[in-house]
Amino acid sequence: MPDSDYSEVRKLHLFSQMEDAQFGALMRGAYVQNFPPQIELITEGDPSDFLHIVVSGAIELFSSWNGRDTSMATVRPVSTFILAASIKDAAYLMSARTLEKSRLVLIPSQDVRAAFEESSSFAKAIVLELAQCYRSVVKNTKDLKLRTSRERLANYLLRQKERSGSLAFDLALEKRRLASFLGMTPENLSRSFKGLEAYGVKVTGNHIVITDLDDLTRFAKPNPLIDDFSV
Amino acid sequence: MPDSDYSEVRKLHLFSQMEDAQFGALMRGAYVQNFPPQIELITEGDPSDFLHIVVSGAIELFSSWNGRDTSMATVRPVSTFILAASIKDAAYLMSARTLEKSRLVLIPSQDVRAAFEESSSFAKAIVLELAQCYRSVVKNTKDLKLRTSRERLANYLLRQKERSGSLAFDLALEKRRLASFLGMTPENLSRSFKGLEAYGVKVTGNHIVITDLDDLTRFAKPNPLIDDFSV
DNA sequence: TTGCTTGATTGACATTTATCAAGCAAATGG
DNA sequence: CCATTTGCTTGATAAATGTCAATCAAGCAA
Repeated sequence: MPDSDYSEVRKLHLFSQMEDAQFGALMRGAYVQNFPPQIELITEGDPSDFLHIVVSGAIELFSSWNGRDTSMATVRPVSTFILAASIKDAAYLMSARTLEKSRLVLIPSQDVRAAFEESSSFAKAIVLELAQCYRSVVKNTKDLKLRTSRERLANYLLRQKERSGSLAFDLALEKRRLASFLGMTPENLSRSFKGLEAYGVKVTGNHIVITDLDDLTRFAKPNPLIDDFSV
Repeated sequence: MPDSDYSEVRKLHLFSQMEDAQFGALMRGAYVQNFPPQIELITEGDPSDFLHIVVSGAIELFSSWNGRDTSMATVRPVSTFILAASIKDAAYLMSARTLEKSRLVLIPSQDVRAAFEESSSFAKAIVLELAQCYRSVVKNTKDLKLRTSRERLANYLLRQKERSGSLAFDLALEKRRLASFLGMTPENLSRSFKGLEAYGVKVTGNHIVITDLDDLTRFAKPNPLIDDFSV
């Protein structure tokens, strides 16, 4: 594995406290691979052979049922995904595809489980990571159940504003994927953007400008127990 | 703490592999308390002072935002709840209230974190528990995003049928709570039940009889990656 | 028993969201 | 450059879901 990948992965919370020997062992069994865009990496229901780490590019996690499908999350570098399935040695609950050309590190799940048995610092890191993931999904459920689609969009925009640190930013996702992630159709997203113009949101293609933050905030009513993914 | 509570708690996956000394220490710092029905035990946003264990009764986890609220889960004996917040030393994401007269064991969160630092068998048990919780919430999200409310109800009934092992069973929840849990209004639940009559569901008060399992299954299209909470 | 409360149901109606079809505009490939 | 594709938007309409008000039924208390 190239040194740059090695050190990028090493910096992740999940691995940063791990003993050198254990981390080295994990990495020796790992594969590094580049994938073109729109490749399905994982199909839900399959056994979880690898813990995945995105080193560059972007991955969409999605799920399907009865001919419908929905975007569950977008994973950006550098992060792991589908840790819970690897640990439990259970089937993947979500499928994954590359959105762009992406570079991944794949660690065999059985190596992850072995390291988890042997390294208590790794086990502790996993606990914190899973607790974080769990809380993120709970927040997402609250977002879905307590808010209308327009409110979800408004709060999504405020979160993106925080991430970018600016009132003007570009959407990180295609609109149709954003629509699916927020649990609505592209048509409805388009109309929701229209509806938010009245609260100071200007949309030009992918570019968003929040012209009246107070007004948008009054409408969106953001709440750290739903919108703050660091807590 | 009474012996019967002690041994009930000891049997939980979370504690069963723990060293005697560590478990004893945890329990020495724990409180046992009885609560009447409809008591709010936890308010979302508060710091997580205790890991809760229901020994008897039933607890509802719920969340609120902007004057609306929604039922997130019902916790029945013997299980823990709000583990992730205790471990992360973060605010509760959900509120909790007793549905019935309930008996709880409360373990100070800092004791839980200390035990997690000291006992690698406890840390491992926590990993498996959190992975399970995470996957349950992901399944719930898929249920919400991929299905209509009537489909969610149909699949809920099939899951209850599995749990009870019989085609006839009683709802474990008041209908208005079930409605909220499934993400719909009581009125809509009532109409959804009506709609399922055509697929062989007979409702008399709290009592459900599935008269045509094949027909209901054809409509509900249950899927282990959404409906099987053991996987 | 009677009256009261609570939860469930029903009907009428409003709102939200999805669907379908058409049009538009930017990006892509010859 | 044009033609084509792709994704986005718009309008018309339909379906799903929520709201409000009234009613009903069961359980509970005086």
